Amino acid sequence: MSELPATPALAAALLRLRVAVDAPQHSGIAAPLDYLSERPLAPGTLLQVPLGKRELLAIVWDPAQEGDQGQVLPAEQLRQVGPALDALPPLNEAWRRLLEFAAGYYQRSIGELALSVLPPQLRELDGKQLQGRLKKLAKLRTEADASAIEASAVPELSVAQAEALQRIDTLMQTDAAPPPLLLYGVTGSGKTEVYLRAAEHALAQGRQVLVLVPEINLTPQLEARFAERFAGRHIVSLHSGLTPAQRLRHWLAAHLGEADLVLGTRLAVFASMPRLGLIAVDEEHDPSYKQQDGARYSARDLAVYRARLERVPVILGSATPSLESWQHANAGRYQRLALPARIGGGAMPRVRLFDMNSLPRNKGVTTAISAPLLHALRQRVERGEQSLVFLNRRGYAPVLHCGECNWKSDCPNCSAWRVFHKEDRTLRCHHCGVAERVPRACPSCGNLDIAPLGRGTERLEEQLAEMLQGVLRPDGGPARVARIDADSTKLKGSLESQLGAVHAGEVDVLVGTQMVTKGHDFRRITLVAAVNPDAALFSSDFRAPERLFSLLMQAAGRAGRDAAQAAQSEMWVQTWHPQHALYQALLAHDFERFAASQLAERESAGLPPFAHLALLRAEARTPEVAEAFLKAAAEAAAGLSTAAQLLVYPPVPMSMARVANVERMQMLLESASRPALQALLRAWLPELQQLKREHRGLLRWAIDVDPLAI
DNA sequence: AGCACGCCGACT
DNA sequence: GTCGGCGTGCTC
Repeated sequence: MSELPATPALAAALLRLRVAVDAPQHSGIAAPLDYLSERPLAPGTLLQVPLGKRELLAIVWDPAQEGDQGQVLPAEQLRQVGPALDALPPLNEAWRRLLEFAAGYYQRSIGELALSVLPPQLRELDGKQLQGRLKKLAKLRTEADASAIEASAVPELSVAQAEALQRIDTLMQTDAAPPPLLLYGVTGSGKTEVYLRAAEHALAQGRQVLVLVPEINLTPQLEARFAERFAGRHIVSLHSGLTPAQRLRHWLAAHLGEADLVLGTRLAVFASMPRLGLIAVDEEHDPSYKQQDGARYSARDLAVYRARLERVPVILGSATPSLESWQHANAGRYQRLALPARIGGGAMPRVRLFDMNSLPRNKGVTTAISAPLLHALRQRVERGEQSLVFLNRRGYAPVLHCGECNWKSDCPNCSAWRVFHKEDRTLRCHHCGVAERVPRACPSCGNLDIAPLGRGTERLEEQLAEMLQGVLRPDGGPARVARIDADSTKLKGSLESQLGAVHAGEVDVLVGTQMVTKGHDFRRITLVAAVNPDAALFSSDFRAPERLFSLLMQAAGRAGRDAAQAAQSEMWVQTWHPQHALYQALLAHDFERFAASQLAERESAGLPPFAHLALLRAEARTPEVAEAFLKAAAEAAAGLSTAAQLLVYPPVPMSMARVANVERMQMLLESASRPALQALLRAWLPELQQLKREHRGLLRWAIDVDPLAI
């Protein structure tokens, strides 16, 4: 099957097919390849093809168009396709257009992207095995129908919710592509209810609904909420935490049109859904929607593109929208729907800024918890209420330090400190993973007196337990402090069990990283404290303030969701810069003011959303090699046609310049015109492939379109 | 990416 | 003599 056709006459008798194969970008195979087939195969059909010495899973792509460039090989030089998986319906036109756009926009080959978003297990199945899976799936389906349960009661809508829904309904009726909807409402204002109702309407019209969430952690609870409302409907999840068999099963259910609702993380934006009728992107501002390796796509942006392509409504929901989406709404390209109040009359917690400058400075060591905050924590424990202390840094201390010779626990492989983890007495690098037992004495001078510098959640938990010793709950028991972060939840199911303990009231003071600020609904928390958030104010990352504001708003949203307690709930922020505009806006819960000031800064600095960015990154054993490659790349770019509309900055080391002994440099490209930037990247890519060959010692290069950080 | 081919050092 | 080191280059 995979041999070359024996004669030119035979070759001429076969059909020519374009096939997208899974070849990585640096292979130089960007476009689909030509093969021969004895019978016609519809575009979107999965099949095996020979490539070199291998047999790969690939996808029949659309025939070449008139204007397509690239040389056409004579039929005698083409190989024949292998067996097709034609038990599976072909991936439809809309899906192919989505992939074609995404591959082009993020500068990857179609096949590479397409195969990376299909369930990995498809690669291992032949036609017969696939038929078996499909049969099993059909059987499961009939069993599920028999066990339908009663749907839960539907709550009444607030005026704002009803109005939002009315607008969505109108958009669902129209035939043209509706504008994206920006659903803007604080935590607890009932955004999820709007998704549920909009989904209900789409389902009633016989359509499928796609709901995206930023993190795997958030899928189970959202799934539970949808399952409760839509009993009897077929709901599946799609994320990388599924077993290969589950992922295939769920994907097939979506692709065959059997699943009514698909809930998932960013990769679910590529789910094949033949009856798609609505897309919702929850917490649309969340950075997790941007893929950080391989094809660096933004699932939120692709959701918007997909909705336009399929002429279905897309709802972007957030209490703190991304400045990109906010600006689109300002310009009238997105329709803004505001949910101004919390459901049930609950108020947002009162924000209090605690000025750290007012503390006596002569102690030399600053305390993590100021006396007034400690007092507030004490009071909550004594009243039987819960508190959340938020510190976005895990481990015991970020660095270990020798007071004698000034040694610090740097990582031998990275330009970063190794973090002191007291629990297992290790020094661990959070970037390359290298771990080592904590030395007894300074490795440099032998001094025994080495001390942790700064603090992470582990140390904060320890200090809080100490500070709250002797404080009693109303039932006479001692105060209980617990911690939730990436270290405490490494084991499967441990996040759920720890959250369960908090919900059950078995914890009085919860210490956590941003992990606990996302989505989890803690009914009894009346105090949220951010202990040391200032670092982001002075970060070189232009999006750091936006992220901090959203994180603090989200953390504040953890408090007072129970209306009975809302009146007395508070958010404390300990800061050295209480006058900073970010904190002043937070004080007033005023996202709009914050967004306006940030947008003004971005505009004057020529940053997104007023300019479009792309990064070229290079990795090598030495910074010189990486830099030389980038400089050559800049020269090549200058010679290309759209270069005039483009600004190419000099190469600089990445903020984490060395990871695992690899030196990393990057170069920023900026343009006011997205098409000009896109055109340049397209023309640049072949030149970069050539340059890679000329620059010995260059390990890898990559393009990041619309990077999150520069 | 795989998987060839290719051209130089220490082993049965 | 040849086993294998990983540099270089190709895959319709």
